Amino acid sequence: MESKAPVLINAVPPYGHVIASEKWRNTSLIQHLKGGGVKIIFENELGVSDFHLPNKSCILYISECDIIAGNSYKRKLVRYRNAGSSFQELVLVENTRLSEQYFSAVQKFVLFDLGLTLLPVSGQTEASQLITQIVHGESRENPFKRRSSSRLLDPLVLALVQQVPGVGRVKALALLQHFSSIHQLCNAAPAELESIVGQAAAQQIHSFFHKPTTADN
DNA sequence: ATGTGTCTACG
DNA sequence: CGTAGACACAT
Repeated sequence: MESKAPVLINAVPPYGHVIASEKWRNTSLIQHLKGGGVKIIFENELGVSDFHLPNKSCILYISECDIIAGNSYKRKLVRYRNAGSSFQELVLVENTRLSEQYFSAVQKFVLFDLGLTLLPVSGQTEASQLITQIVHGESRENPFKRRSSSRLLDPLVLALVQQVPGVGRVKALALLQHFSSIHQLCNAAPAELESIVGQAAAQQIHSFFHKPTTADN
């Protein structure tokens, strides 16, 4: 399956602008962006991604509806990742009262299985603030446009690793110092894990990753 | 922040 | 094999 619009998929918006997929027209997120002084260019051939940002990052937005409705967001994520754009691929995920029970499963999938960078937001308003900040370059130290998917020193990854049974603060830190990517951690041989966290935890970690299904429904 | 049970490392 | 300390996890 060849993509039919490769040029647009790699389109970089001018400074101060965001390229948004048509379907976002008349949403509160767009209204907030305009309110924040961000110019919007609508485009219907963006591919799977929802937004393109001037700093060569793109965004896929997973709403609480996507999450609750179930499985289709995973397909979207996979296509997003396989699009193989030259952009820094970000994933914004709504973490709300309704979606919070599924949030860690989404986290697990996005980070561990796909190796993408996940940014939790409470809703479209917070998402718009985040995007505005990136567009205006207000934060010098953007954890995103760096290579935060491989530099996994961010607190989110640390928290996620600690969700693995038998892994707490100390072992999570030790693991992240030893492995330079999430995938290395997932595919690590039990023996290698054992040298870091000991035998019992190593077995638990290995089980956690090479377990029945990656999807816990 | 503290307590309790479990694991790791070492004598 | 038994103990002391480190650790995860719940309170």
